[in-house]
Parts: sequence; C-alpha cells; structure tokens
Amino acid sequence: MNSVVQTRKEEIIKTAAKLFKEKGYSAVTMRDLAAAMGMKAASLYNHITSKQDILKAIIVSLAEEFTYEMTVIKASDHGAIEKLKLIVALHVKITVKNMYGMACLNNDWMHLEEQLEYYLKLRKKYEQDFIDIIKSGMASDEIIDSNAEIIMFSLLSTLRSLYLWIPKKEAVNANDLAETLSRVLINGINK
Amino acid sequence: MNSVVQTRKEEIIKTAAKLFKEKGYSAVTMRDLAAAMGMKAASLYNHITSKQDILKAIIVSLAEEFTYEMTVIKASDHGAIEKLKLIVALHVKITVKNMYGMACLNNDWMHLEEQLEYYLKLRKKYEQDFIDIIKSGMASDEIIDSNAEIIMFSLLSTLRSLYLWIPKKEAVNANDLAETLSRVLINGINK
DNA sequence: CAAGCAGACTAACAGTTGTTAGTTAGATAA
DNA sequence: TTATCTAACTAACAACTGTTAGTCTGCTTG
Repeated sequence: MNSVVQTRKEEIIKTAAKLFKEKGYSAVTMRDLAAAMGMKAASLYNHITSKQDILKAIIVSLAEEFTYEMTVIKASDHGAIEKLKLIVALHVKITVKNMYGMACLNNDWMHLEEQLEYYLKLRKKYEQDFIDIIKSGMASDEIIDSNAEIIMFSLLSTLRSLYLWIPKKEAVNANDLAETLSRVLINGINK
Repeated sequence: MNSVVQTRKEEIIKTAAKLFKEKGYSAVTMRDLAAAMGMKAASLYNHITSKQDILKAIIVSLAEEFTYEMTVIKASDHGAIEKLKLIVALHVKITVKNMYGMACLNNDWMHLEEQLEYYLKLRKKYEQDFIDIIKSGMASDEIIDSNAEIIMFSLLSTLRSLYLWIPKKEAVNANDLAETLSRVLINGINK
C-alpha cells in the first residue's frame, strides 16, 4: 500500500521477530504467531508464503544494511579510532530501531535455508572489513599492536549483544549510549 | 559406574550439547540425538528420563559452577582489577573445558521448564556480584568512574561469547588468551 | 446494482514430535 | 547352569507441525 501505514505483512514479520526473540525460530509455531496476531494460522498465508520466508525477511535486510554501512565507514577518510566509533554508533542505532530483529539475526541465522550461504558471505565480509580497520589502526599507531582478531571479537561480541541489554534501560538515548560504550571499549576501564 | 570412564548417560549429554549448539534445543529431535549416538530414539530412555532432563543437566551444573566461583573471587582479598582478571580467566577456563555446554547455556536457557526460575536466580546473583566488584573498584579509584552496568554488560558480553570464538583457534592456550583478553578489556585498545 | 477482491475462516493433509510398552540378545553373578 | 541385569530393539501412541484447499463476508470499484 504505502510506507507510512504498516502493511499486514510487515505487522506479521514484526510480531514474528518478537516471538523469535523470546523462544527462538524453531520453538515458535505458526499457530503461536497467528494467535499473537489475533487470527488463525491458515490466515497468515494470505500475506506470507512460508515460515522460512519470514525469517529471511527479518535477517537478510539487516545483514545487508550492516554490510553496506560498513563499506561506507571503511571507505571514509576518518582515522581508525574514529571509524570504530562510527561502527559502535551504527550498532546502537540499528539495535535501538529493530531490537527484535537483531535478536533474531544473532540467534536464528543458522535456521536460514536457501539464504544461509548468502548470509554467511555477508557476515564474513563484514568481519573482514572490521579487522582491516583495526589493522590499519595498528599500522598508523592509533591502536595497540595486539591480536587484531581478539580485538575484533571482543568489540563485536559486545555490539552483537546490545539487543539483550538495551530493552532493560528505559528510554535509551542512543547517542549517550554509543559514546559511553565507545569510551569503555576503546580506552578500557583502568583509571 | 566410575568417574574415569564416561558413562553412557554422560556421552548422551555431551552429544546433545554439541547438537544443541549447532541447531538449538528445539530444533534437535530425540531421533537426531539417537542417530548421533548410533542408536534408536527409544533406547535413549534407558539412560535419561526426558529431553528436558538433558537440558537441565547441561545448564544447571554450569550455572552453579559460575555462581560458586564468583563468590570465591568476590570474597578474596585481591583488588578489583585483579578480581576482574580472575573472572576473565574463569570464563576462559570453563569455556575451553565445555564449549558446547557454554553455547547451550547462552542460547537455550529459556527452554528450561522447572529449573528456569532457579537458573534466573543464579544468573541474577552472578551479575550482581559482578557489578559489586566493579563498583568497589570505582570506590577505590582503580576503575574509571563510569556506568557500572555498561561496563559489566560490555565485559560479560565478550566473556559469554567466548564459545563462538574459541573453536576457531587451533589449540587455544587458555592462559595466553585470558591474559590478552584481560589486557584488551581492561586497558582498552587505544595506544 | 453487480463484480471483484482482500482477508478472514473451517477442515484437513501428511509428516514429525517426545515418549511408552513390551521384547530380546548378551554379559555378569549366583 | 540358571537367574539377573544392562542396553539395545520394534511398534505404536497421541499430540503437534507447516501448509493447502475451499469457502464466506464485507468493502471497493465499475
């Protein structure tokens, strides 16, 4: 229809993401989803083509968004530390906007079927770009010369878990959170 | 029987943890598990009482181990930073020892039934002790005076994700990893 | 008013789920 | 040898799974 009003299909996908976050893709039945939408399971199929299709809609768009934004950040002419701050802000922004989708991305990606390979390709590219930025920061003496993979893993673990934590804070200010988080991740906690 | 040789029940639980890590509790059927054990599904019930019982065996023992070790660390007379290093080492040690179980603990805890409440109680206590240590470090000027919850969340996210990362490294040296990780988490990555 | 369509419904399907009952072959203990 | 125990098996169950077919109602458009 249009982009202001949420279509029924979009409502279903959003509701599904919420349920998937709570119980995981496999444990949510089409009857669960239908009940949450106030309809019968068969009626869902007037809007979507399969359960798998819902999962794909949730995950692939998010993965593509991350991949695209990462290439923009990588290609920018900021320093490495500044780029890392932009990555933190990116994760905070997307997670605040679509918390349930992020939970789904993190926990249910392995239940993708046709799109699994594509998803893994995107994820690999994202992580490689991330490592490249860290290594460039080491080369330019901005970042301590340590194991780039461990650093990437450490940062990314925190960013990927944001969905677990953001809902607990009432009225998150995305900018504040991104800034505090950047400081802790980059400067550590030592006084 | 005895503690040196692995009993059939222990083999089943270990195999189940491996499968749960790959597909999640709900997506693994008793027939999957039986096939991985080289037997028929019904035969599993000579050793275990239910699928739920397997999940409980995997998760509860780990949660209890973490809770206990945390109280030991908290009660010790080290400084706050030193205590945090011990927590890092604890996570690395347990994850190296039981990687599949850790995956299960992180991803499938919500599928606990009778034991869910107990698990949540243990987790809450663990996180509270963690925050207490961080706050005591702020009071003693060892740790920057920032949001203790954000710091706890950041550290714990990384530690909880270790299971994702350790299997990628060939022949992990637990001591080396714990030390590098401690350095990155505590001192940051800024040069 | 008539026609068409969007979106809900009921009923049903074939396959899969965790689990139980009852049986049987081989090892161990009397 | 005989009796007991362990740990596998086959067969079956009732419930639940994702999905399809076909139907009905009410709104929109000609």
